[in-house]
Amino acid sequence: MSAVPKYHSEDRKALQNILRDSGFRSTEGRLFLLSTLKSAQKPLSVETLARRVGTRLDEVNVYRALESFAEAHIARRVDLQHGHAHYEFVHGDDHHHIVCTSCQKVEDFMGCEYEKLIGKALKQTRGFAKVTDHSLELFGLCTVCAKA
Amino acid sequence: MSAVPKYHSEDRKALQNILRDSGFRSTEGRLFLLSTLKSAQKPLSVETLARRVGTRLDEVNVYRALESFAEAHIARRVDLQHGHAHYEFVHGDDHHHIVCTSCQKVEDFMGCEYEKLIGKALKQTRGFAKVTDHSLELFGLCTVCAKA
DNA sequence: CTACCTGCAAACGGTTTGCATTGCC
DNA sequence: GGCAATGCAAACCGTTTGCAGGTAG
Repeated sequence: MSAVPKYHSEDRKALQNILRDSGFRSTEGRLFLLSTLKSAQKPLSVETLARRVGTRLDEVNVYRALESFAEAHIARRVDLQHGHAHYEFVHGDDHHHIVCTSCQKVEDFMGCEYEKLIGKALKQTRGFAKVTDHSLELFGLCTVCAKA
Repeated sequence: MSAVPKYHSEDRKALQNILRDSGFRSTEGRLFLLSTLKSAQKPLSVETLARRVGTRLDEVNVYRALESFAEAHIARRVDLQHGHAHYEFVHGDDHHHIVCTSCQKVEDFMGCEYEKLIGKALKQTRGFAKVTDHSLELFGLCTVCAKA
């Protein structure tokens, strides 16, 4: 183990910089929350995040922090059609999610060719000037649930 | 005007058949709800639908009917990221929505090439057997809001 | 020192559930 | 006549808001 304090294998200073660069104060709760998001392999529900953050941050402030992170584009809200919000760290790649509707398993995939898509959409419609965001998720069955 | 009663320019009998073919009873409220959905040019919120349906069907039963319609694949739930559900009639084409984040204007577009997309996704992931559904919406500014 | 951040409590709004009654087939 | 559909009331649950006190920069 290094002598430098780590958060989910992330360097604390790197996380502090992300927060400060986005104009936020570096507090224990937000550091831990951001660290949890950054090291997660998939979008996490607010409930899960609040549970992992524990007493470092009240659930209400988990909501507030996540909203702030999303506005600052360091996190992104994802709709997995589970009736509640999920969030993921923004690593910079344009990936999307494939979700098992039976067990909720989630994996990423790339290649939505969104520039082509946007061009197509703008050509077909009359009243739109530009596209700033897009959502795309696939829903199906994972190999385990497909057999059952 | 024809002597045959119409619902939003739809033939009442055609609507009754849709309901019966899906295993539902043909009631005044559901007929009017389905008719409203079918003749709409865009996804409608539950609130809007309940308002148009008026006293023909209680809001609670608008929810119940819409859920049933979605299960029977005669309507589809759409997420326009407005914090509440929207529904649209299933006409059979695979269209998607482009939404103005400022004034909520919605238009359709086609051509997401979802078979190619699904092939790509299944190739990139390890644990998925098949895809049964997909969601795709674009968010941006309409020409009016872009100028403002 | 002074915004920003926080915890706690309470409100909020969309949606769901329970249950007795109605009415389609 | 039997079961789906309905109305009304109340619960539900994720999320937001208000406010007074705390803390990072």
